[in-house]
Amino acid sequence: MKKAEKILKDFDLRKTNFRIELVALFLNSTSLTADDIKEKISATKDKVTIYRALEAFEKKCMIHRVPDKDNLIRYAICQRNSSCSHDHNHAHFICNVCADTFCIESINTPIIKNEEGFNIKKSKLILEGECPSCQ
Amino acid sequence: MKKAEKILKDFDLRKTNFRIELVALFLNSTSLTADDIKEKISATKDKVTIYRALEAFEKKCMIHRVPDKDNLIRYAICQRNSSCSHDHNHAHFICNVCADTFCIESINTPIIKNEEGFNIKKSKLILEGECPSCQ
DNA sequence: TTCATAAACGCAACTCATTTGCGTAAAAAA
DNA sequence: TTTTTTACGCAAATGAGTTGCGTTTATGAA
Repeated sequence: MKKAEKILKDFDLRKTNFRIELVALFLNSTSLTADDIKEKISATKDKVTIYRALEAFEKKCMIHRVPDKDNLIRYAICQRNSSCSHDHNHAHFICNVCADTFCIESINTPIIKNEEGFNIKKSKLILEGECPSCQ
Repeated sequence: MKKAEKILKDFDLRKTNFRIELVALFLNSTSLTADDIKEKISATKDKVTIYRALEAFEKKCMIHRVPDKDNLIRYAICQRNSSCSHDHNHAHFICNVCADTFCIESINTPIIKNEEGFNIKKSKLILEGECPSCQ
């Protein structure tokens, strides 16, 4: 059994041709939007199928949302195959050239103490610039 | 001349009833979406007018975009009445309860050195939790 | 292997924020 | 006041994402 199929099984998701292809695509991508997927996978023509697969994957915490240059819904596969409770406290990098978003696991989001009456529960750190391939 | 009218003049923008009201609203708000504006200002019924005013204000750097809980376009008025070149290197706080976004001028976005081949030109720091009024 | 069933698919149609076109009105400049 | 430039407001379009629903398929039990 291939890696993509094992992942689907591990996350208790059905192995359809499209979803197997989609997981494989996630494994080979930094991050994906629905349009990226539509462009790269031939096994489906319908964007609804894409959106529902993403929804299912996210619910099982196989993928997580990442910020997007154009405010689209964009996902990356979770590196640590853990439960939904695991934190995604790493920084994200958006390339101004290719518009891809990268998880930067080596940089954590800063821990900010409460300030001026704000009860700060979470922080997100978004970096922008040019990715290695686009420089 | 009232403050809102002076601001419009300073930024070389026309003083229409609606825009005067809109600037005054910005001065009394932490941040606003087009819907917020529509709800709070009676002087216009048309969303296109709102969007075009926001576009004009942003172009003159009177307001700046801030992150939004629901990925809507949201603006805050720039505290430092400066040119378009001034940096908005402060953190933003999104309240999970009222969904408003606050500029936190006392917290700067961190300076992150280049990492793993990424050329990092800018950082954004988004905080989440409960704002003073919602706790 | 067969059957039942729950989940996935795919088509159509919808929602909703934002944008575009264009004729009219109003503000600023001459 | 007249001219010019910008703003307004109506209608219609765009485009990402969603919902409904009937059909198909993967999976697990018999």
